[in-house]
Formats: sequence, C-alpha cells, structure tokens
Amino acid sequence: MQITSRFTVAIHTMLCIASFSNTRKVTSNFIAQSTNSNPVIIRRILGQLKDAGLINIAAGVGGSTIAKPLTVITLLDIFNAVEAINDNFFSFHENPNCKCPVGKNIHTILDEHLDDIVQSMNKQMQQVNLQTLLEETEPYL
Amino acid sequence: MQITSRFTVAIHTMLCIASFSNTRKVTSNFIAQSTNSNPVIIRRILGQLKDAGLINIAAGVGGSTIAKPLTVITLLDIFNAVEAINDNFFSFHENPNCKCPVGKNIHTILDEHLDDIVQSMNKQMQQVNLQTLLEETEPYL
DNA sequence: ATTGTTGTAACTTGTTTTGTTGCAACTAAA
DNA sequence: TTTAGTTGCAACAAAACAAGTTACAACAAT
Repeated sequence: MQITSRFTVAIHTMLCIASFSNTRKVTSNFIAQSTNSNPVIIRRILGQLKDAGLINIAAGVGGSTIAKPLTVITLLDIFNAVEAINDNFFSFHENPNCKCPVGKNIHTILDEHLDDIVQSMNKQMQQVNLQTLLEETEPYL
Repeated sequence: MQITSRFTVAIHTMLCIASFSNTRKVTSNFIAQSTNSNPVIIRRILGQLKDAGLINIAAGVGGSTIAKPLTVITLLDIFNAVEAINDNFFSFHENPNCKCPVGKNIHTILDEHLDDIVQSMNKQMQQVNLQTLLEETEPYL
C-alpha cells in the first residue's frame, strides 16, 4: 500500500510551473518530459490543480501559471487537489457482523482515532509551502 | 487512494482476540464472521500479526491469543505488521528527466519532507494502544 | 486558415486487493 | 490410533484501480 505517484508528480508539476513559467510556456508536454510521464496524465493532474484554484491554464494557446502566492500553497493543498479522499483515507471492510459487539462498534471506536491520524498528517503537510520547495530547488537551477 | 481495509480489519482482529480469547477459542473462522471477511484472508493477517510478535497462534488445535501487554501494542505496531511499506509510503514516478533541474532533484528535495509526514503519522498512531481501544469497546460488551 | 495546445472520452495494460478452493500438516481428544 | 477441527499455504479468480495510450473536438493566437 502506497500513496499514488500522482501526489509527487503533482508537486513536481507545480515546481516546474513555478520555476519556468516566467521564462517559457509550460505545457503538459513539457511537464510530461520532466516527470517522464504522459501528457494526458499530466493534463488530468493539471485539471485537478486548476479545479483546486492552484493554477491557471491558458486555453487554446496552452501553458500553465501559478494562481496564488507561492507561500500560501502547501503540500496539503496539492495532496487534497489530486487525491480525492479527504474524509476516507482509511477504509473499512463492509458490513461487519452487527451481532458481534466488536463488529457492531468498530466504526464508532476507530473513527475518531483515525481522524486524529489524518489530522496530524495534514498538519505536517501544511508546514511545507511551494516557496520553500522552490528555494530548495534553486541551487540546482 | 485509500489505506487498505487490511489495516482496520487487523485492528478488528486484535480487538476480537483481546475481547474473547479468555472465554472462548478465537479462530480465523470466528474473526471472519465478525469482520464479514474470509477465513483465509484473516489467516493471512493473523500470520502477519504473529510475525510481528503481536499474537500467538495455537497450531493444530487453533485459536489466537495476544502476545504482549495490551498497553504496549499500538496502532503503529498493527499498521507496520500488515502494511509492508515502512520506507516507501509515498511513491515517485520512475526515471524523471535528469536533464531538467526539477526532474533531476525532485527526490532529494522531497524525501525529507515526505519522511516528516510519515513520522508525524507514526507518532499519532503510537498514541493509541490496544488497552485504550478495548476500554472504549467494553461498554458495548 | 494554420498551428499548437487543452479537455475529454474510450480503451488497454499492469498491479494490487480481496475472495475462493483445495489440501497437507498439526494437535487435542475420543 | 483414529477423528475432528484448525492452521498454513499454494494456486487461481474476480474486482478495483493506477497509469498509459489513442483519438479527436474545441479553442486561441498568429
């Protein structure tokens, strides 16, 4: 069980746009080459990032730009944009036996604790913003 | 993207053993009925829990028991037992373009931050032990 | 008009999770 | 020593999902 590569590809995508959109047109094809992925895969991710309000996409002529100040975009924003889970990070087996006291209440017992885990993950993801990542990239540019 | 139900089924399994093993024989079949799963699925999970040293399984005659004090077994122990990831919770797309400064360094840039996220998740999982969960279950027994 | 791009649908491929069947090995008890 | 109930495991099937691919209409600047 792993978090999909979509998350890190989306971060990679955001970094490409942030790094290059002021000097060249950043198309799905360009990003696909940098990530070693596929333009259509990237377009799907770009669409999600746009729906989340993180980027703008130029229709027709092409190319994407960042839609917000880099300091306010965090890993959590990107994660939520491309991983449509939010409330169901952990999954349960369906229809546990309601005649068993454990089976009957497993959801009630676990929900709060699992939510705490998600919250602590979210909190840590919020600590990292795009500006920071970009600064860590810049020595290599 | 969701964490597999194996995790919550494993917690459910541990709770069944903790709740019932002193009054009856807790077999894979019994647990399968409580979780609405399959005895073989449960046996696979039981095997992982045993390998992690969390339970004992009686060969031949059958039935499982908890192998450690309930207070020292945490959700993290169970998670690590059944989700064989540990170091690769987040995944990357393979072979990013090493000619692109972002592609070339994406791993270096992200690894530490992603590890922080995993660590904060682990830390929260360690906050919840089986004893606590059992006490929360007991009102329903 | 032409060109390059996006958005999207439809399909394929590969992997993983979950379920299932079958059976040898084992242990306690009859 | 047989019997009954159970585990461990292999092999396979089914379902779900991630990722890749092909194709094409819609679009906007030149």
